[in-house]
Amino acid sequence: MKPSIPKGTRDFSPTEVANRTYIINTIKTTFENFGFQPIETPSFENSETLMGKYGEEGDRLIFKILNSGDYLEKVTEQFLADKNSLKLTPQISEKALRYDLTVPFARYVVQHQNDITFPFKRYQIQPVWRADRPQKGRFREFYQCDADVVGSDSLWQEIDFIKLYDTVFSNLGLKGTTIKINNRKILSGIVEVIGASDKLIDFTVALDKLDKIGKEGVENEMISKGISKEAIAKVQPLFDFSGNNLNKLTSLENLLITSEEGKKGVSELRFIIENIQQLGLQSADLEIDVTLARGLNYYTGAIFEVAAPKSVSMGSIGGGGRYDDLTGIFGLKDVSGVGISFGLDRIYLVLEELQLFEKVALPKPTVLFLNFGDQEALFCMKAIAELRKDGIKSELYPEATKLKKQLNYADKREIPFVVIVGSQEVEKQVFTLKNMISGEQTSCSLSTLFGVVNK
RNA sequence: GUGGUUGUAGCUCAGUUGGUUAGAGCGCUAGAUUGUGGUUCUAGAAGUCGCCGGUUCGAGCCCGGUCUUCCACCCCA
Repeated sequence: MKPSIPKGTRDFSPTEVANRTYIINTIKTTFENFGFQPIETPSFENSETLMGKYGEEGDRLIFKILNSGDYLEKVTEQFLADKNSLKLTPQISEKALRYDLTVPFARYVVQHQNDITFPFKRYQIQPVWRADRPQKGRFREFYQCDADVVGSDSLWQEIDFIKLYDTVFSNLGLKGTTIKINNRKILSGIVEVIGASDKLIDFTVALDKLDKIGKEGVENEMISKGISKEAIAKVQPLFDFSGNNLNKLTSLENLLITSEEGKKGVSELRFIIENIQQLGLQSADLEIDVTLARGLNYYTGAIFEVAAPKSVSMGSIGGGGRYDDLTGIFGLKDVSGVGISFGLDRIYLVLEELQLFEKVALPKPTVLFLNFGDQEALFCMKAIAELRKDGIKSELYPEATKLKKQLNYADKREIPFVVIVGSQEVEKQVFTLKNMISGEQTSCSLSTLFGVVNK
């Protein structure tokens, strides 16, 4: 059998793990700096917790876990004969791998509501799974790094999340990201103004493609979804929406003058934009993007998405938003939440492409003791124990093979110091220390050895 | 889920209109050098040509299926 791993999954080499750890630690440190606390949830949930939360497409992409034991035992002949996967699945699968971290978090909040002090600020860095077809920057197993606040509907949270995005990317040395922001209420307002409130999703999904298929393409898609030409004519300003954020706010205010909800959305957006202007951002740009229509299944206010620097071709590296009623699904009403997510795997690809990983050093020993036989090895192990006590990474070459091979190993692993202890050294109780970079070699005592390698 | 693309040694890749024993570089192992790596030289090992089936006297090459890779759509981090 040829060994292989499932489609869309990956193995990580020591270098890759070091790089990933560096990103995770940067994000983690920044999260904690902003006052978030970590939680973890199981990698799989009860199916009913996840199903129906991400729309029809989402349900299809959730990995279902087959029941244990004879999972067909209780299924009636009728269900098997019908061959209806949608109806059969709940009977043979009661658990599913988590699809994101937001819904499990909402479940967590409701389940532990009595132990939580609100507003509750949590972060969570764990893998999620989607039965998607892999592509560039798209995997079936990948990590999300989420920070959310529940129990506060203050817009200062949104402002703080924008600062959080900016801080993380600055700390990673990733300049030129764009934080795009929109508001669900603005989208609702627009469809209300054009009299197509029942077509919110179709309208926004089409509008979202403006970048990709252009104005005509969007109009055609809207028409094909049953939105009238008159309605489309009313939102012409959206198609050539330009200028700075304040200009955009003004034209949105004019467009949405007859919609209470729309006006509310614009004023929320204005509050955020104006305060961010006062506070300033280090490396990211904040940009109003009315075509942004992610996560409409639960976002109710702000919607965020982060685009990588323009020189890199990569989908969004982060997303988030405000959800007023996510916990409502699990029975806890009137708790507003807002949060953002970082896509670790995509950030990795972006940093790699921009060569921002140089600083990350692989863990490796500082000193390698060569092995000349059991007697010499014992002598070395005593010294190694002393070195390790002082935090100097050291190891013994496990086998007494020829020196060429042992030195070659040190060379390959880029170990800076090698200690050679043969019978002569044991007899004199000294160490021959070799600097692998200069090739220099000296005979010395253990304390001298300490001094040299500890620099 | 739809359409396309890819797969040959551990790695990166050659392989002509289908024709004898499928090659190269790097890496690996051994030796030149029995206590000295990086450079050099010599030799060697290593492949069910993704898998299954078909066409053919003959398939790495053609056809079908399947898995995998990457890409676009859908959707998304």
